[in-house]
Amino acid sequence: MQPINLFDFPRAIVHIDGDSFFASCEVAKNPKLKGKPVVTGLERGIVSALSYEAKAMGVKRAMRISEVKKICPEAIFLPSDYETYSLFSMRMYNIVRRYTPEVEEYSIDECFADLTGLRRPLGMSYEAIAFKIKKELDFELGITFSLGLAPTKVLAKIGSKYKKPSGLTIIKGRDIHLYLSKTEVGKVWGIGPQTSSFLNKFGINSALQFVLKDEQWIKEKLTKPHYEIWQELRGESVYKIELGKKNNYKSISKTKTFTPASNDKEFVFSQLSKNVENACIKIRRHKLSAKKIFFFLKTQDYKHYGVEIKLSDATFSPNCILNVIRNHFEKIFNKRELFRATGIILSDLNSCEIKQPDLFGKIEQEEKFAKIFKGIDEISKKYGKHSVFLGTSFQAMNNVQHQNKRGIQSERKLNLFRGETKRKKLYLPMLGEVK
DNA sequence: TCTGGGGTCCTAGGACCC
DNA sequence: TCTGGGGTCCTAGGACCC
Repeated sequence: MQPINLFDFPRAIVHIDGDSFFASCEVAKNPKLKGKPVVTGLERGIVSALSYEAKAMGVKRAMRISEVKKICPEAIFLPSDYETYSLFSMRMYNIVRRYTPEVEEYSIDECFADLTGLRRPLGMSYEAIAFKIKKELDFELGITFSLGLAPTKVLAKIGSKYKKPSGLTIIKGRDIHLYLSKTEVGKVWGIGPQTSSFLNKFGINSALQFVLKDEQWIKEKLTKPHYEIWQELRGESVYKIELGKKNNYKSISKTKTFTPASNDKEFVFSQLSKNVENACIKIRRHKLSAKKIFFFLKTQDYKHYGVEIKLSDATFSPNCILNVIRNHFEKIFNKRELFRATGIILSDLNSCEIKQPDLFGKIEQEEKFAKIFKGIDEISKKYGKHSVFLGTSFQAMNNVQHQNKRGIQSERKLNLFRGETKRKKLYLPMLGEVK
């Protein structure tokens, strides 16, 4: 057992978190919304972000928009505008980079920065630097941020959550225990519901009780990530700031739930087909191709049926993937079950610009598809997403189930709601035979 | 949070090899 | 052939995060 020594190599890590980021961006974009309950996520029908005014009315994340309308009819509902949010996000990173190049772009609304060693060159205390960063962020972006300054990333995360919105919490080495005693163990970054209920069984409820357990116990009962969190909470920095853009995807997925649940085989397959098309649009946008695919069906009672398939050649074309999937789909599908969602995960991703020629002219075929899909991507750019889609996606694109008039009604609602013009959509039969 | 969507990482255990 | 020990690689599935 080692004594806790919090004063070895103290680092100064700051965690910066945008308050109700998406909703705040909307308000910054349109100041008339200031002071109003703003909710984003309209296009999905679920709340993805909400302003503090909306929170005060009892609105919560992931709530259905229809629910929100009941409890807060005056709320303003907006579709997500990721272009704008990413722009604000980049401006946030750049402001922090004025102080240090060691900035980790953790997510669209959060970043970490290492301020260690900046006191002398800047002639300021760490607190003063953090305060100045906050002031510039708040002022220049018109959004408030919450900051935590601490010796480690996990503690800095606790700090930024400690006082919200618009807080700046400084956790000094000697005060760590004060903050940990007021933090539930399950609220610690990296400790989820499974681990926290396990810890509760041993009488560990606060982060302080967790930290006071001895090293041996932690190593025996828990896994490596939890041991690292334990160290970080004691003030020993083990997580480094990760530099560089987070552009290298390891997987790309598309999932969609539909209501009502269905046992119409072609309808369910068309849902899957649509997801495959969307996933492929995304991997093409990132100039990638996939060698491994996993697709799944979710039943109404939340059972999962999934199949993983390794392809002999990497691809970015939906028809190729759908051809491979079709047989497996037939095996998994069962008319006696009602399905509520389908999904596709593409992985083993590689840049699709590097090609190895092979014996069977498959590369040649891929190139043909490359041309076709390049054309399709162009058309979509000009005339809107899904101006062209595969025949197998037809039902999903039009939200029609066989002999289901309500489905057709909801299609009209959907078009109205998106303000679409009555543009003719072109759909392609399976492209398999294209020469 | 009774279940929306998009990700990452870790671990145990099997397959295979020497 | 059923008996040692050890290493690597892969996969399935769990847990967690925003």
